[in-house]
Amino acid sequence: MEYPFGAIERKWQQVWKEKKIFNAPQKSDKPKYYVLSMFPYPSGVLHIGHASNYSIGDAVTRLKLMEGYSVMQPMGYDSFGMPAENYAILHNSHPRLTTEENIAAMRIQFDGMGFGLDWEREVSTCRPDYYRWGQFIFKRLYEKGLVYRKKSYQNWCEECQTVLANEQVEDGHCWRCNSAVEQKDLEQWYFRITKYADELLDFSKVIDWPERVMTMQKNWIGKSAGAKIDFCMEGSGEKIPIFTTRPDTIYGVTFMALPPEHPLVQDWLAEEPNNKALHDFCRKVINEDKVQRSSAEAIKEGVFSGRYCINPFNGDRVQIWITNYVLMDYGTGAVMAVPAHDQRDFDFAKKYDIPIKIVIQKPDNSLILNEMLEAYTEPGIMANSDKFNGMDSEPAKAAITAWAKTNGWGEQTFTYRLRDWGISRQRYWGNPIPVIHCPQCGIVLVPDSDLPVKLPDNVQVGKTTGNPLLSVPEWLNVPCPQCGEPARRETDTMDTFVDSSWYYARYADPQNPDMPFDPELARHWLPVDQYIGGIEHAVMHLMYARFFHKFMRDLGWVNSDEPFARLLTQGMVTKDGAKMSKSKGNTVDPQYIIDRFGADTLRVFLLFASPPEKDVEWSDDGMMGAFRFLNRVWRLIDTHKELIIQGMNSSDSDAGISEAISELRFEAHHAIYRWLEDALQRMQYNTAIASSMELLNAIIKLKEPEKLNAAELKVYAFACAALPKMLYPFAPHLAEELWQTLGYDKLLHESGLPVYEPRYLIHNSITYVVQINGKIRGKLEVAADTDSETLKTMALAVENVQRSLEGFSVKKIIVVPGKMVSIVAGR
RNA sequence: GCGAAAGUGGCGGAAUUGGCAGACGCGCUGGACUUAGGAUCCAGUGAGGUUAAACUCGUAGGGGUUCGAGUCCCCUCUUUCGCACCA
Repeated sequence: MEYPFGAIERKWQQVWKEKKIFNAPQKSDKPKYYVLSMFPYPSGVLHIGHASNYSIGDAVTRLKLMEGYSVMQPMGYDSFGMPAENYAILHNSHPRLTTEENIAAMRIQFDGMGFGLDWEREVSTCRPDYYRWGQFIFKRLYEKGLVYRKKSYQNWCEECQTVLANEQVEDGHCWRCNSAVEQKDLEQWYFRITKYADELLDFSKVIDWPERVMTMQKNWIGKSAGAKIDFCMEGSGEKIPIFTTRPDTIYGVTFMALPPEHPLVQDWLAEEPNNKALHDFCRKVINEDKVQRSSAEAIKEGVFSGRYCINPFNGDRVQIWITNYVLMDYGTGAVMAVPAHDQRDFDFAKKYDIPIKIVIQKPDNSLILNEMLEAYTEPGIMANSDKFNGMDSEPAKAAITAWAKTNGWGEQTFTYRLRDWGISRQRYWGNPIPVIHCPQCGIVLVPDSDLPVKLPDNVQVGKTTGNPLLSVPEWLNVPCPQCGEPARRETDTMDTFVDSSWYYARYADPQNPDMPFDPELARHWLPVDQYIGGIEHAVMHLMYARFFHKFMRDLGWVNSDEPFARLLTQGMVTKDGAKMSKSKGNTVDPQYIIDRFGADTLRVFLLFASPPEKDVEWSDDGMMGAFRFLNRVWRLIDTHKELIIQGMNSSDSDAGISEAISELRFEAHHAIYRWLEDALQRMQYNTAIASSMELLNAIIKLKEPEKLNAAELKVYAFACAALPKMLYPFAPHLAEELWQTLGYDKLLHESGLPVYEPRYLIHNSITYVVQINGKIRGKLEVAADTDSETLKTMALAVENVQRSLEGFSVKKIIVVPGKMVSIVAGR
């Protein structure tokens, strides 16, 4: 017979709701613990990934409550974004309506899973009372010089009709719709995240983050040390600053490489309107899409500009080439090319017959110019480099940089791969940028008192090309806040990653009508103690949020350096070895599982299948295993409840306890010990659940508990009563039901962690393994306090040991206390 | 190409510091029971070997350190992930 999971789950969800036990108090005597799982996009349906993800957060929440913390586990919705807009276009509806419907539907499913969420703190990024404060923060960023506007070539997704940040382009394709990204010259808003590059590289203030995520962010920021050196144009003397990580190769420069976008090149194009070759090449390269142009396989091409610059170190005349392999937005946008020691420059020089000059020799002096098939990029001995000849190339880097500094040619510098964050999106369903363009005053920020700039409802989504906001004249046309003359609103909306960069802080004070949040409340709750989410956010969301946090700290709004002290990147749920997706037809509907087997079964299966950070392969059989386990627990306690209650009221006594009960006592205390270790210390819920299964098996092994004496019954009751507590973080409904069945008044979250007694973890006899040369040859059952001399004698006396030692002599005996006797034997 | 992580039964996975490899679950085999259920209970289950033992082999492959290695070191292979003209 199946246990009545449906009634039990409904009952306890109701009790938790009525008693508001998951509504975190703003003030508490207890220490705070802030558990946060990344908020979902409100698709309207809970999928198995949500169930898995949030089961982890809920386990943390309930464990920390049992441990005595004042726990906050809020939830909300990342509700702006293109899916809602696209859905509305398709179904001829409005994103606001569909989004709110979806939120309502998801809320029901979250509650059906029994998650202990503080719904009084719910935020939804598409609501004016939230996005108002995003606009407010935008203005503060602007005032601090961290927002600017720039015209440049942008990643453009034709499918989504919007630009994308560099982080949102994956392999040349849109991270969302996977269509090819093009280049478009547009004027866009940027956040100056690069100002925080060095601080973002520093992870010393986080408590526990996966190494992998930190490495990914470090690689993304890509700091490299080098030198900035000024070359000068022959004739005009105009400076061309270059950045190089190889100042040691400066005497080997044989040409200069510039991209078509370089300002000097733009000047030359204007000066030489009839230079067809130059114009054609530049136009071709600029229009080429970024994927092709920046792929490693792209063929290097260029044209000679007919101009020269001077290498300050040796006065060499250096040809200036315009090429397709130099990027305008990295370093200074100009490269000193050293074909002998850089593969790209080598390829280019070979193709266009540009001289090659060796300035780093191999230690064995074997590098010969005419025999080189590729660039020599390793360190070596300086050659053809004037006063630096003979030096090792590594120390020469600093020496050469210092020499440049002395002569005023350049200095040491750092360059980053990280670019500023382009936040403009040409879409309707996002947070409007609070700016007005005035023909007289230029860019004017909307006054704080006029915030929020509300999204107009009466747009014709999808009916126009371009940004739908352009089609609402009464919204678009406003008087300038400064001069009162007619002006126009900015129609770009913010990247939704802006909305999710500070939501964790809003939860601390979600209804504040006067500011994003009260700094005092933020200081109480932040940082998030445990953050949980997918690895796909390793770079984007997690880096943006760190940037915002550091900015908010600089404003004095928060007093921590990092938003998320501990980070857990949970695995995904797969089926048939692949990520679940509708197109593959390998999805599992969590609602069906909940209806048929209960939310507790689903939760236990998902947590038991593997450790939280690893993927879970869905298995119907495995899920049935979880269901059977919960049924066995329920049956055990429901069948023996009177007996257990009777046992709990018996008095404790060591006397008159059978061997089997003594063993059960050990098993129970040992299981609790392991459970605490795994669940609390290591967040390894699969083995924590395994301990509770072991305890259940140990209890069930004992038949006819009604025949136990009072002292034995006490032990039996202790073991049984430990089960609900051990199950609470994973199967909370069943746990509460059983706890109540056993006559307890308090709910489990206020009943404390299960407790073991160290004295019951010690057996009075210990099994020693006897090894000969590393192979097990026997076992010894001895009293725990047996000394090692006795152990040696006993080990040698074991029959099988004696047989194995025939023809050998004992060289040495090692005793590992409590574990083994290791005999070293030889002929 | 560069960087990182991982590789354990038929499967998911355990093994806290080098100390009985395979906990727990699934699956499978045999049995009991039956209100035939997506039951329940009992026993078994790494491979070889044996009536049963003994014993041998076994944590991707090869070498090493050690009384003792899944765990530490070196090499190779495979897989996954990230980055990839970044000067």
